[in-house]
Amino acid sequence: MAKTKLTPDVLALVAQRFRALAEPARLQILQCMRRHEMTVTDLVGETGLGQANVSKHLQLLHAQGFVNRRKDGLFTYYALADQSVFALCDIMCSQLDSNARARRRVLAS
Amino acid sequence: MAKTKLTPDVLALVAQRFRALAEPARLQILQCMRRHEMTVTDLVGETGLGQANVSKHLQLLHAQGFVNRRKDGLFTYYALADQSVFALCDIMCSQLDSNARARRRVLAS
DNA sequence: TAACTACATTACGATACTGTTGTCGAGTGC
DNA sequence: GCACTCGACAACAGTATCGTAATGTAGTTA
Repeated sequence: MAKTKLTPDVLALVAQRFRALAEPARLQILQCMRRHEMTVTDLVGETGLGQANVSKHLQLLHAQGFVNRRKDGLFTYYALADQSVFALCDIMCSQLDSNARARRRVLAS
Repeated sequence: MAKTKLTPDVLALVAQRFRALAEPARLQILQCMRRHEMTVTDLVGETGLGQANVSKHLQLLHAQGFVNRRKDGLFTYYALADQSVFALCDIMCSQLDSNARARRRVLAS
């Protein structure tokens, strides 16, 4: 699995993508779009974040290709570009689980 | 796939783990440990990073459970705790590919 | 014991990022 | 035209992060 060698350039790009997900606010936004596309105002309402803040996070997610944009009249609809975000989160969560278990085991001994 | 609801606490933890990978230097370090465990000095030599810098990155990766530590005499050996890091990178890379392809398609049209 | 090596830790300057406020352009409806 | 809403953008303060230099701490060797 995976390449045997990654150039610094690719490494930087990958890191940049990880950084896009390294923010609870952005993960929350992505989670809100799980089922269907949403407008900025929708997301502001669901997340409790500020409008400018949500807009900026969406710009970043869009620049990194995590979400697609669709303008319709006054509204801008954002939707997940790819369900693989959740695959990533799943891996992270299972790692969290095993870490927690390992830690509990250490504490118990 | 995945839970239907993630609490803010879990979201913060997941984000924290993504952040650990959101740094080219740390990805480079992880890549160096791909095949076998390595000492700090080994990693300094292979990556070209400073000693204190490598040490700090390793502390972070260890705190997040990405690497294991083993002390032997004067040396500290670090090893990957989990191969799933590469699964994460693979997903990121394939997303990079499709993004690049999509961008090329847009430019071509 | 003294000198040396490997690694961790601290302190610090430079930079990047987050969230907010204020503002502006675009589209809608009266 | 006028008022309103949606969303993007710029500027700003506060905070976090990176890399480095200096120092500290074990463990090893002479």
